[in-house]
Amino acid sequence: MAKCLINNNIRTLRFMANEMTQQELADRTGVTRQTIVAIENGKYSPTLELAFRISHIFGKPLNEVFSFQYDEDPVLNKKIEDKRSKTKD
Amino acid sequence: MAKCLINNNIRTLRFMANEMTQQELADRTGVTRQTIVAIENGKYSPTLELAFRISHIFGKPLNEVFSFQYDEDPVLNKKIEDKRSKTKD
DNA sequence: TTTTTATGTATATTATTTTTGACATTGTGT
DNA sequence: ACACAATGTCAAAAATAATATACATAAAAA
Repeated sequence: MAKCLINNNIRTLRFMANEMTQQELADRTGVTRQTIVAIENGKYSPTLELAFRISHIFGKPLNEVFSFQYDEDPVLNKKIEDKRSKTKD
Repeated sequence: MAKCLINNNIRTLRFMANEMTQQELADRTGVTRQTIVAIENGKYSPTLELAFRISHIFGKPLNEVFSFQYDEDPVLNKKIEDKRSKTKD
């Protein structure tokens, strides 16, 4: 899968939540602190499950914690469209 | 991380979207059909990125495609609460 | 009947996420 | 100056997601 553009405001939300530490967020979501650091700093995309857990801790819907920038790939899209018009109905 | 309870209605959404096939959803999200099958049947939790991509295809917010059942673990929660009350303020 | 098309399954391999343990830095308190 | 808490980083290992290839079945189409 393509490298991605996922943003998050975990850092902001932690401080708004009585300055919750990375360690406490890690404990409450059941992962290690290193995992929280990596996600907070956008090193990689978490599993959907972990994303849900984190959002739940802050009492926010997932899309208010994480956002994804959809960069449309025109080449790929054309390929798909071609294939679709050939095979459909 | 604990085994999880993530539900999805991809199958329903595919059929509502002019009976989109698993193959087409795979092509449009940039993964293989096997990945779509596995996720549709709850074999494992997708990455957040893939979850966003799938939701985007159906034009739905992520939480309308995937839902997570939070099974509170009272033992873990007590442990966290104890730790919190000792270390905080 | 024969041939596609869509779906599900199995197994092995690759890629990515997560863990573990360790160490550096910065700021705060004693 | 010393301890301590919070954050960041690094590298190796473990766990899990995703790919690749192949095969089976049922249903629709030819």
